[in-house]
Amino acid sequence: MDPEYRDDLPNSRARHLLRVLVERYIVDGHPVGSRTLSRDSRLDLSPATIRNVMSDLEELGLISAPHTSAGRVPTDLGYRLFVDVLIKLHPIAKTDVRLLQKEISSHADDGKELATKASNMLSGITQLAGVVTLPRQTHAEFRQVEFISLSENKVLAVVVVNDAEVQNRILYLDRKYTSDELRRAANYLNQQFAGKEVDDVRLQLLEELQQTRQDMNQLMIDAITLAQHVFKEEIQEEPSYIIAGETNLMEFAELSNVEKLRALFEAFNRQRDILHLLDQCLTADGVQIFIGHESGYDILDECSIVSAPYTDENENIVGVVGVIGPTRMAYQRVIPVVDITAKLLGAALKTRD
Amino acid sequence: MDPEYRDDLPNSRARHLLRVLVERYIVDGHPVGSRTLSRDSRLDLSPATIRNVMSDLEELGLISAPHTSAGRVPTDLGYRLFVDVLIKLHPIAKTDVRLLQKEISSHADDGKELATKASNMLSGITQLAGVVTLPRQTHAEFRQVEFISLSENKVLAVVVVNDAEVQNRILYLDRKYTSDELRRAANYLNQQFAGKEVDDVRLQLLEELQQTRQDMNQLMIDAITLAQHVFKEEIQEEPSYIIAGETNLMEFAELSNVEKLRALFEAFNRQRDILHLLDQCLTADGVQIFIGHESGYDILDECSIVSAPYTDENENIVGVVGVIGPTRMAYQRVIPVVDITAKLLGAALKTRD
DNA sequence: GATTGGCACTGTTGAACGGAGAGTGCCAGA
DNA sequence: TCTGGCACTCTCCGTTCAACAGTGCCAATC
Repeated sequence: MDPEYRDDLPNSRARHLLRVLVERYIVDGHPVGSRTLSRDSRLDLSPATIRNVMSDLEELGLISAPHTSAGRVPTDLGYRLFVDVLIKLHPIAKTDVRLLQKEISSHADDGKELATKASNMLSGITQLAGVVTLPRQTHAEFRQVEFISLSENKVLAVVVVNDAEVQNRILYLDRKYTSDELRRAANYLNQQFAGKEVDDVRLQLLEELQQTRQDMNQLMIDAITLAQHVFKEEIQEEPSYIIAGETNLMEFAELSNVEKLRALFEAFNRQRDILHLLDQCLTADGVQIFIGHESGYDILDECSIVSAPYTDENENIVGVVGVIGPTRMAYQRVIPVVDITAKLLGAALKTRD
Repeated sequence: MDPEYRDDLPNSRARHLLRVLVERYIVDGHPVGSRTLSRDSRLDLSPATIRNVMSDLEELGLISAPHTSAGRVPTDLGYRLFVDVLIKLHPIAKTDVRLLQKEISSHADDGKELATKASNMLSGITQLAGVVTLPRQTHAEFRQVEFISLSENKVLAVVVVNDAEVQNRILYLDRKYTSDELRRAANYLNQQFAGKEVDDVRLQLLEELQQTRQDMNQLMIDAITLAQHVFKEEIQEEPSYIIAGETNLMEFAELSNVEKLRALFEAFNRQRDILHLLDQCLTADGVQIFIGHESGYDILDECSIVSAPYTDENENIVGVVGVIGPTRMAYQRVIPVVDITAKLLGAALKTRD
């Protein structure tokens, strides 16, 4: 939380030059030399002077030279200083905002669909890979359960949660239940638990199981036995984030190493690491950025992640939107896009019925 | 169906040499010259003789030289002749068979899960990309429907098809139905249609709608109105095939062209083209192979597809398993693997309860 | 007539070389 | 503190050259 560069913040001229250097490097990807920087900076300084400043910046670990006689490129730390204090964010193109609004606010019913759209939009606008985690259920209000007998000992439980979210679960039971038993058990459970938080339901079930069964009639025993199966544990969603436009990453020279690309794509498929990383963004408040090694994952060495959490109707953080691209990405453009996407996605979640 | 090479099938010596050439090229990827071929063929012929034969084979369009003074590589047509008549299939390693059996026969309940496993196994064993289409529902027997009231005009319909397959559908209706109305409508439909094919149900519903409504009571009207919504059209499955191990393809030199790889990966994401191609394999009987241009898709120029259909308990073809890789793949090994995977997957579908 | 060795020819590959260009560090002077 | 000058160091790119692999053709042989 106390970045290294704090110890020895460069003076304002050096900062200005660092900013110009980073901006320049972001657009054309070549190491930038003193001559170019002298021209770009509009400071009326000779290349020789610039060289001295660059030497200082290198000393501070903010830029580095790929080899003796090339220009300089920003280090991870240099990018960090850039995004933290130097950056001048670009306002988003009107057309992009409209596009985002149109896509994300339409079809506002399904969380997964919304996340997919957001991810696609991000990848399309930034030309990087978009990542959006599925909205987490913070409060899950149990509404209704129905049991449908499938065969001998197999019963389908349909659980309605939060108005419109439905989960199916097949229960394998130790004896056959008549459809009448099933109907009555469902009725009992619906009367008893409708409107409560799923977590509370689970707790209460445990309690009832602890109690002596003496004062229970068969109906209650049936109902609780069935409910136990239903609420055993959270149903596992398969893919927990939506990635779009991974192929955009193939364009970037810095990732052209096939071995590297392959590792990256495999990481996307494996989900685990990326998800863990995104989880860390859940706590942050606004846009959060991991640059290069900061992520802690070797595969993402030369990648940055720009992310922002989004919230549900109660302002609880329920997920993260973001993009993954090479460290040399257009942060000025990407950051506002990620920011607004998170906000639009949040808004869409709030207004869905 | 009458390949061009039929016109002028090379004699047995030439065939033998073609086979050796293809086999050799498959293993090390370098164009093979007369000297190498002379050694490999065990025919006790001098390179000069071999050269004459190779010249003939080139004339026939079965092999070609990348440039004047390199060896020869098989053309698409050459591969075709190879897989059609020259190939000597390698028996599958015992360990691989066991692996396949173990993976595919366990957890035999869900079609999607089975397809995923098969795809993963294929990609793992062949080191290529595995593709498996989801098992198509040929006969869908309606078993049961339940309605659950969600809010004002929103009703959740749960349809059980074929024993264990469950589909949820949210109906937006023009008036509120009481839970009693819903229960009775469900009962009516279950009595009326349980055990029938979904297609028949749809037809019969249409018929009943045609009839004058005079002799209908309110119950029937309700039931049929609801059922109309439920059976309006097939519920669309999202991804219709499972691809695994795409990243394996990055290894191959012939696909190292980043632009090409990108196009290929995008085709996988787009699904459409690949799916259309796989559909063509549904009609074939055994293993079917598309080599290079034969697929008709430019993106798959330098790729081959080896596929085999798999069947359900009534021996109806319900899907396709296959692999996608560079034309230079080890057909001898891949073909039997695809073949047996299709059979095991079919067997697994038959024995699931 | 099929097969073979010999030979000239052709294209690829990789290493070595050299000049042009870009950029740096350092120094002395304003 | 800033600047111009200068020597130095890399990279990049085109050229050249030799080694190599393979071909096609031809005349000799079985």
